[in-house]
Amino acid sequence: MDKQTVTIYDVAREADVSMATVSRVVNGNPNVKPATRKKVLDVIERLDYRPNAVARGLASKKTTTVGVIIPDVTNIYFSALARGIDDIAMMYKYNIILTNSDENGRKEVQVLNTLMAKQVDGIVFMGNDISDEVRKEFERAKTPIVLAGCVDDQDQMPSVNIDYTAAVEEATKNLIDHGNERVAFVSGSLDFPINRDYRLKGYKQALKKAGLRYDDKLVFETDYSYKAGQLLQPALQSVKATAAVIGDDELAAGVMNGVTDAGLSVPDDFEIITSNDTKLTEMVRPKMSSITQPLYDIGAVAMRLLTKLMSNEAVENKTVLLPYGLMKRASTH
Amino acid sequence: MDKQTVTIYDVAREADVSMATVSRVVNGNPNVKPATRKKVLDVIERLDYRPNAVARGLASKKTTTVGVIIPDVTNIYFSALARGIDDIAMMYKYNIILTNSDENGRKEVQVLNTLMAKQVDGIVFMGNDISDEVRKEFERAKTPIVLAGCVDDQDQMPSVNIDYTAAVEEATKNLIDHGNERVAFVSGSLDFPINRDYRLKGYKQALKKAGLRYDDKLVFETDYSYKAGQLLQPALQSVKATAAVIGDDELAAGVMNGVTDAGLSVPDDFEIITSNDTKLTEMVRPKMSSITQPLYDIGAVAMRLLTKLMSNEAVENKTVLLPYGLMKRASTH
DNA sequence: AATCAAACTGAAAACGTTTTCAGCTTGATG
DNA sequence: CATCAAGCTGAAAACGTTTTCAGTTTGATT
Repeated sequence: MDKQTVTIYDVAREADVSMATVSRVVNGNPNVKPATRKKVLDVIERLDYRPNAVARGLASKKTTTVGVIIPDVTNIYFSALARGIDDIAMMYKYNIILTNSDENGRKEVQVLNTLMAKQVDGIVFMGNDISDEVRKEFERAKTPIVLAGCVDDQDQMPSVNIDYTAAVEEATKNLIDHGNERVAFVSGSLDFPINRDYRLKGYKQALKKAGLRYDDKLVFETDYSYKAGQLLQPALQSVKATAAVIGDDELAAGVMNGVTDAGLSVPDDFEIITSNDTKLTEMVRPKMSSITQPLYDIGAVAMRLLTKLMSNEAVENKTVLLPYGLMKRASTH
Repeated sequence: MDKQTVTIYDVAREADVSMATVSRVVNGNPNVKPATRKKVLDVIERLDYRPNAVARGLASKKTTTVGVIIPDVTNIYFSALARGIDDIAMMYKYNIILTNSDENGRKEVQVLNTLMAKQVDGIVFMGNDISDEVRKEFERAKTPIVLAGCVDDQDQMPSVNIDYTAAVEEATKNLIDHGNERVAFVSGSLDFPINRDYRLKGYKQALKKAGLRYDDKLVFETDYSYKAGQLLQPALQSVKATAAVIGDDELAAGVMNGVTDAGLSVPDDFEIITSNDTKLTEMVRPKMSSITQPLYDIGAVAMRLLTKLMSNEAVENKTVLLPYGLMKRASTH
């Protein structure tokens, strides 16, 4: 039934050498006489031999596979990161085991365990929050882990990010400078440090520097979905907000459409700055102004960092901050 | 340096049983006396033993890992499929090795080889085209493969799809019924059977039944990108098209914004029906009418089919067609 | 011709499981 | 009490590589 597979042993026999030599040829070890190498290569070709990566992994304790934990591939923000990760991984001959976590702590822990069991050489973790249980798994892991687009408030894990605080502060300031005195802050759960400790902090700093009072009625905590944004319009209006800094592009698109569907004009009646500069910002009308982040690069740099960690290379800086910007489009003046 | 890992052998020694017994306990084999089981379980707990999946894979010839080849995770259409695949995979205790192919035949072949080398138990393939080289790899593979959202014009491979021909015919008919006599057909490369042999065929059938002449000036072949769509407007206008059936949502969003940015009104001056019903259709303004496809389900069903193939279960139907629909939104009358 | 280092090669021991097969216990049955 | 099947267990052989270590060639040098 099963196509019988040809093993290194078959090649050795046919080529009249030892398996050690075949192994050397396959792995490009230079200690093989050219004539022998050719002989082996010919047999490999003839028998169509393919090394078994599982056996290889067992013997060498390297799987050339890394785990990637992502909240949801379907989210355009994370898929951009994932693409960066995969491209660099491929460049370094790694493959990626990708799993969706839905930011669910239990699932994250379980997935981490599976990945460790599968002996991945490293892990890239994405998610807004690192629960205590997850952190515990990180600590017991013998494998390098880096965070991508995800902040470690305890500053223990290697990570690749932008300076969220500064970015949000700048965005908020921009809105204030346009004359908005009531700027809303719309984000995902404030249980997430990235929102509570970084973004919100930037928002408050901007208010303070502008001499505006912080009003927690202007802070909206919701989930990162288009629908959630759309439903926010009445609330926004009731607190007399005239602008918003929003933590996610889909969410922002929802808010914007909610606002315009209610008959208001963006940006004349309501200005919006979103956070992730995904291609969605260009697809909606009006196009959304946004904090710009090098999404692909965050993933790519995270993976590159991981390769260094995996090969025990010295790493100058465990947490790298990539540059952000502010892109003015049609949702602000 | 390395945290020394605890093996099945350590557990066996501590629990004073053989490794065989430990293995049985770990794998839930019923042939173990409850008392023994408990003893072993306690030791496992105490030593924090985790079975090594690589060794397991070598011994059992099963890796509980499947390969997924995707053109681009960043594409919202494919990521929806991927999500369905991953969820079902997880449900059946499989993990997923995800790789982006960019529809590049060389890359596809290379990735297939890596996946086989890693001894995946099965493969889900997505892509618009199956090149001869790829088909050859499929044939030599000893592992089950199923296509998701991707058509096999030679009808050899198991696949999960919708009836693209009928769907496009219905969409085109809808546009014609609204009085459009010059309906454009905008798709990706016509080298892809899915476009050339399925979608275009549906388009032609609709024309024919309506007594309209087929005009190849109305057929636009481009790549599946937002940008490409946006740039299409002048060409569309020059052939006097008043409506379009479009093969991809991002592409459609581009076309629509190109048209409206040129000062025309959708749907009054130009009607649009797109193909994939991704959430993007609801985010743009006007919202886009679309052929509806159960994207998540296509992925999910494909994965479910694969699990059956992997466990040699009987499969009634190697190619499954899921139902499609037509969702009227604001880009058509 | 002898010597020696460098280049090459092979035997065999890992790597950590699963699985087969034979054997040992049990407890019930006649 | 003998017998037998069912239940439980262990020894050892896979699984297909990499890697170590000890050798054997080879070719240049004296």
